[in-house]
Amino acid sequence: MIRKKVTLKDIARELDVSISTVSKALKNSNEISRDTREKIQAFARLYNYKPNNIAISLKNKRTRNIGVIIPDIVHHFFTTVFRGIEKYANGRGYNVIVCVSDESFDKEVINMEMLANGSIDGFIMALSAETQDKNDFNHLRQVTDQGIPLVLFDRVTEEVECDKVVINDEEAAMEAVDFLLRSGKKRIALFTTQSYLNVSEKRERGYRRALQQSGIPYDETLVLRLPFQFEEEDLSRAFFETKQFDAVLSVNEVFAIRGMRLAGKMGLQIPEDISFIGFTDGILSKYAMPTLTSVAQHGEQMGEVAARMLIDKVENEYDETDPESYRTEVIRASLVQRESTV
Amino acid sequence: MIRKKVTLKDIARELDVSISTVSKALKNSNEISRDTREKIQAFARLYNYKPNNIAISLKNKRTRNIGVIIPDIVHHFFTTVFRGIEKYANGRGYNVIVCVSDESFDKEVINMEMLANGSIDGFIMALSAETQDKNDFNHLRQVTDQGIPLVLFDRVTEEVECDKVVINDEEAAMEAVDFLLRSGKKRIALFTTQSYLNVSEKRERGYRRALQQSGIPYDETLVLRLPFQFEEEDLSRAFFETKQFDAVLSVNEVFAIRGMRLAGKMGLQIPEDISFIGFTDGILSKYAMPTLTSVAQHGEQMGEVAARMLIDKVENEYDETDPESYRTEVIRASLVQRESTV
DNA sequence: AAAGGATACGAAAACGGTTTCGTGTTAATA
DNA sequence: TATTAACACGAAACCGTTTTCGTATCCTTT
Repeated sequence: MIRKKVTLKDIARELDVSISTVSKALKNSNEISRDTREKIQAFARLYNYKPNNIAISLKNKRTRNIGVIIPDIVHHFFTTVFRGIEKYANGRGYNVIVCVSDESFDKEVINMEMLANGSIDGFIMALSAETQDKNDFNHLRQVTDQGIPLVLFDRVTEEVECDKVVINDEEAAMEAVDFLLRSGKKRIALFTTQSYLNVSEKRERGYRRALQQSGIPYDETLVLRLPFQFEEEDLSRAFFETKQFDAVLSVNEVFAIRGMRLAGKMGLQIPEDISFIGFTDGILSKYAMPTLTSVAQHGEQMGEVAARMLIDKVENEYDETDPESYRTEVIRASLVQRESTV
Repeated sequence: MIRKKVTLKDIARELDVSISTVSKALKNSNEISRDTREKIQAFARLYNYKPNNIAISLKNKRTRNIGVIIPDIVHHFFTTVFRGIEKYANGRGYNVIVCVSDESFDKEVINMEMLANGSIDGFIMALSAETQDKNDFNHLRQVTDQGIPLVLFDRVTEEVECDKVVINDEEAAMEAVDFLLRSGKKRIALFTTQSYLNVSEKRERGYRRALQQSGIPYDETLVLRLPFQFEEEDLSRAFFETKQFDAVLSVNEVFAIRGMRLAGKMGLQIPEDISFIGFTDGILSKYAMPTLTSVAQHGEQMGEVAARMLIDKVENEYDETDPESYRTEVIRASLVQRESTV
């Protein structure tokens, strides 16, 4: 009943030839006579022979697997990037192994070590929050030192020399702020994350630069720093009650939606009384009420670019020690206008 | 600069012992003298020896990888299930290879074939829409016939004998309808998918049974069948304008949100004039305005159960030909009440 | 007829481990 | 002292491929 996979050895035995002959015949090597080739190929087809990937990997020292390590999978942006990676990689005959770091440094290290021992040909990853907080990147260097290509995306670091894909967060934030100013808004608040993320920082920098360029003094009290999973709305409620502002730029979607919700409860009209712009143009932006104007990060494109850079490195020789061989690609974000802005 | 991975052979050469001695010493076999063991272990630690996964896989015919094939990764429910799988599998020392079928039969087949040739120890999957439409499951049988364990979740089929994890869709739909009726609603519409999905069907059956049990005649015209990605709102708008109903049960989240949006535009009060209940308690339900009462499918738990069933099969002998060895686990859905119902 | 060159195939090493079994040395036993 | 058992290690097979190299057979050439 159960038909175990047939191997070259099985075919060789049945057809009374050597394993090497079978191998060559199946590759259509003309070292083997036409007759023998056809006989072997027919037999292989009949018994549905498929070469064993593991054996090939061992021989070639190439797995055609790429490892993806992301902080969270239940997260629209990462998921979008992942789709880009998966599609592109699949197109080039690669499979994708995903590990989730759960924003934890230790898990990130463990996962990388697991995969680095032969399971994959290269890594694509976004740093966990904890890793960025700790500023410890030895696990990344250990990997690159072994000659395993690495591509960082979105949550990257200057500390490691490797290929990177980022979006122009700072400019995008500036554009968003400019857009709000041009629409007549005067006092723009910023909702950002408490824990350090390079992307939050870049967006905040953009926010400040845009204000500065427009000659508006930076008001520290208009910056609200929120914890990752804030279930209680105390922080933001107090903020809404005590501060005066007519627009909000949020470094992510959720903070913006929460803000809109609160604004609604407080009787404010969106966008007349208060406008909102979020980062990460995900599901929520599209389906919120009102729909949220958002900075699209083009995650899928980002994933595609990352995968392309990685596979190119995997398949071509390069000098790991030469900083010149590493590139940073910048994906240009774009503002998707919806109902939350005028 | 670049330190290639050290192998048993390297260690053996350096320490002037045999490969087998090194292998045994590293496993702390007491076949090897304490002295030699310590010397070898120290050396291995110093040079950061890590066994090559691929070689071990080839030898053991076990990869400690599990293959997950889902129709879409940018989809909250699947993503949630995936998290459950990943967490559990990781805990038991397994890695996860994901492939996305994109709701396409062909991609599903190709991906399965790629992975089945030694890359994984077992599959966890949800069928693509096209596969369910075609009703062709030979690729699944081909895999199980090879003795590769398979667990289907959510989108399953009776046609294949394997482990399955589903939710009690039918009962959950009944409960949702009952809940609406008890809250005083009289005419309940159903929003469902155009293309055939076993889950949609089960939910529709629950809807009908609940009505029947309450002595309410089933009204075909109250069932709205929508295409997957409907950007135009024509269908639903016409529906809203011509039909009389005071509540909606939707087989997914998006259709419900769209409905709420439309209802809002038409000046209806939610939930006073019209209530909404959706399936799949995802991000949207939580952040919609008003928030959406939803049937939680407990995806993470589902993933965990699926992974447990799979790994148990992988690690233990079982009789593939015995239908008794396959189980179907049912995850009980639960209704999460929010603002869209009274 | 001897030499040379194709032709068609097999033996064996290699990838990096695990594991079985054999064996030389030493220590314990009769 | 001869036998045996324990100890410590190595040789080799094996997992399923790929690939290099060697060679037997036959055909051509001079």
